[in-house]
Amino acid sequence: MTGIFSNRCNLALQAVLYMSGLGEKKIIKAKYISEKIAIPREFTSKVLQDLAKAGIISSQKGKNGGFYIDKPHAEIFLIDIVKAIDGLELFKECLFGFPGCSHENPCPIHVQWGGIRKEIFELLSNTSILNLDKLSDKKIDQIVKDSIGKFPKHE
Amino acid sequence: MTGIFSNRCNLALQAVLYMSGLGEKKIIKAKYISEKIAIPREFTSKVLQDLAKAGIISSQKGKNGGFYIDKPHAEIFLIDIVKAIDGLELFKECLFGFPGCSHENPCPIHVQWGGIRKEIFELLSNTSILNLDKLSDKKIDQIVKDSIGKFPKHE
DNA sequence: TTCAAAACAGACTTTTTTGTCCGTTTTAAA
DNA sequence: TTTAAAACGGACAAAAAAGTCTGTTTTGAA
Repeated sequence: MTGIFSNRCNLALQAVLYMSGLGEKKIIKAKYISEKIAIPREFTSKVLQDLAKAGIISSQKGKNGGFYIDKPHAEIFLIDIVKAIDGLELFKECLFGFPGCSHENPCPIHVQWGGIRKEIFELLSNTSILNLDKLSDKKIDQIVKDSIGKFPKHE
Repeated sequence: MTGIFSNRCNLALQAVLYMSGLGEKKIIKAKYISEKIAIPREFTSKVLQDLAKAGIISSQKGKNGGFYIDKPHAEIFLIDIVKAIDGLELFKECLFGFPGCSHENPCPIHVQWGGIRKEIFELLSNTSILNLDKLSDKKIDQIVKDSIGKFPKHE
């Protein structure tokens, strides 16, 4: 993990992003997503299952089963995905890691960091995967394509 | 680690913050800092040594030795400390973790995230430990005091 | 010159996170 | 009714991060 989220969380965001580009309620297998995003299949399965448990996506067992998005895309926000995988602690933490840092007893950078943290939270809270579709302009495929080979390889 | 930085990095920030509140070039032992910040002594030593290697603080070996800040406080920026311990990868990463994300081939949230990332970078780059002294207003002691017991215990 | 106390160096252990495997259940189709 | 292919569940393994220990070097003071 080098970014702001864990690997699991990045994968979850990428997978839902990919699924949102498909037809509404289209069932897709974890295997295909893993190939598309170039991430090991078992790992993809686990994360998708976590998302399904959290009610963000839905799943269909058995032959021809898979995962699909049941909710309207306008109702799935990035913050929901982050919350389900990494939790929301990131948005409560002091920049210096002082457990005792609070509004009443702030660290020297409490106010400035609080402002930025709020911006991140609001960006994630206001951005639905429908918004992202509009923004993406069919660039998603290209990004993933360019990313292949830089992810750990599977099978 | 639950925040944006690693534990080591948080400790480094806290330790330098504490040192900056002491008299200019005052030598202090890792042991005292570890007690002040309520962090295990060996761990504190290691991180302070890393900071010394990076040239952010200085050290004096032997009896009555310890660590001290040799540079003017106005020349030590938070970003220097972060760079020495965690590196700067955080400020290059795509929010979704796409390795192929770039200016030419952006992910759907590239521009928005880039803006926030830049804000964080500039906050850290523009804030010296001298600036923090002014901001802190002697609240540091109180914060650390409130934090004690929430850190892992030592000895 | 000896001693005590500090940084320093590097190996080691523990814990956490990440990722994998294996067997079970479910379901549609042959 | 059988079979194949999917999600599912939980144990397991590997890797990374966090933290500890042991011994060495350095240095001021007794």
